[in-house]
Amino acid sequence: MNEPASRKTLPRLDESLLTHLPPFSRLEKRQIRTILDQATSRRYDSGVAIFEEGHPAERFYMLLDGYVRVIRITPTGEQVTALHIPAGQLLGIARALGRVTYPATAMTATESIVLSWPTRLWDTFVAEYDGFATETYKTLGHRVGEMNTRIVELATQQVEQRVANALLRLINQTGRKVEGGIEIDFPITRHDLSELTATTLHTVSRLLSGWEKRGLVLSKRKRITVCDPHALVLLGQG
Amino acid sequence: MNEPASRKTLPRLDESLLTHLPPFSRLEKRQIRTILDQATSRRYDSGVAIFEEGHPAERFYMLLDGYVRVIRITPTGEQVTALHIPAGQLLGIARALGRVTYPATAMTATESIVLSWPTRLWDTFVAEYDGFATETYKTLGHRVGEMNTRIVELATQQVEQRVANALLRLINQTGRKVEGGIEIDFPITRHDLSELTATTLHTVSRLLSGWEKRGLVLSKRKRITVCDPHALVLLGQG
DNA sequence: GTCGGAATTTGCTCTGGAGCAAACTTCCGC
DNA sequence: GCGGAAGTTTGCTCCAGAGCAAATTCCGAC
Repeated sequence: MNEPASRKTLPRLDESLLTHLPPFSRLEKRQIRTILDQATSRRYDSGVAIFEEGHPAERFYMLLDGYVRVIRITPTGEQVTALHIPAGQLLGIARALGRVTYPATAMTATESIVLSWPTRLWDTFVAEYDGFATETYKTLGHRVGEMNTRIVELATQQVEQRVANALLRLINQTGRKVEGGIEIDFPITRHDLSELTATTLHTVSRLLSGWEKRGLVLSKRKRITVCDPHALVLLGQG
Repeated sequence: MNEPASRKTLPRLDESLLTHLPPFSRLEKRQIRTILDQATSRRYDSGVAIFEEGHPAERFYMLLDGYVRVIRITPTGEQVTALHIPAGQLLGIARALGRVTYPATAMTATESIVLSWPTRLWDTFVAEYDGFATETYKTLGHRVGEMNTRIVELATQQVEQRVANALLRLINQTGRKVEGGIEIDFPITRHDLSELTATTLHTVSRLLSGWEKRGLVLSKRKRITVCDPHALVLLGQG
């Protein structure tokens, strides 16, 4: 807990953390240094809120490592996952959309490392760093596209297709090759998956069991491996 | 049809068209003049596409009058309405999100008047006109919020609630007071409403019939009047 | 190891709302 | 005024998937 000699290097973050990430990729080392010096770094346990819907958007964040679910809670207390955010993306950028409160809650799905800056710096970043705005809006555009897709899925597809597609998206974003297939590399329960696809954990469980019998997936507690992605793609299209 | 003396004023658009609209509201008359001179004005019939999903985003648009539905078409040919856009808003602003193609199709729901500019001017507008970017991102933020709400609705609510909420949103955006209630001031069919709420026209029809018997709404062909908004609000919450 | 809680599986029932079919109504063009 | 097309209503059937209940398995804490 104590750093004998090099105490000052402990909190000092390395520039290489950011250089390859889209919103910062075009910046000079010196600029990144400045940005990092203004940042607060923090580790979150799995399953805790980084920020909450409706609260004033005081900070914006960069997910360095881990995985975050953006969720909304309905009046009746159900959770709906609106979006998944993988490491390397900004989140909580309410300011970019002219909002003063967070429109949703961000919840870690794994242990996560997050940088953050006070929202008042947002405008500075946009003004001073070339490409910063463009790149973040590109990410945003991507998210809007995802949300659109999700609306279409919810509106037209059957549960089986939705779950298949959700799995495919998850392995695309966070798949890790293991023998026998591609594994989702963070713990995910049937219940999580049901919130992602707007169904019940029972139905998800039944589907997975069925697929496992057919050799499409392999699932243990909190862990899912896709063995035959192609077959899932077919299922996903109905 | 012919302008005897003042022919040259015919195609000339009046500055007042834009002065009160958010993205332009902070601009000087001279600037608005320039913007208008670069614009193409066009009238669309009801039910035609202004631009289509996947096509290169060559222009961006301002809906001056009318009403537009932003739709997506599924592989199986069904239409899903993702968003409704009322007069006074920009649309087709793919550029703002770093996209080179339109992410969805925009279809007029009524006869509409639309201004448009070549996409290459987008960056100019953002750079030159103070507040333009901020204001458009605010609109965008609003739309993201709406999409989020829609996802939650689709994921958790029953059809009756969704239809009730859709109606309420429509009268909020485009309601016109008439005796006996508030009327949606553009023609909308049961089928349109079913695409908006991800159900079938049959179910919508049954619901409306039921509500009409209870005195909540009044509906004719392509026309719906809400008589008791409060009761609908209650229905909408389940 | 053993205990307890969390996650998962599975069976059974019940229903919202889709799907299909058919009649009816309204409107528009000739 | 007379078709015919577009929009609407209504009845009936059927099933995907929710809801409930219970058993089982897994895992971490002690």
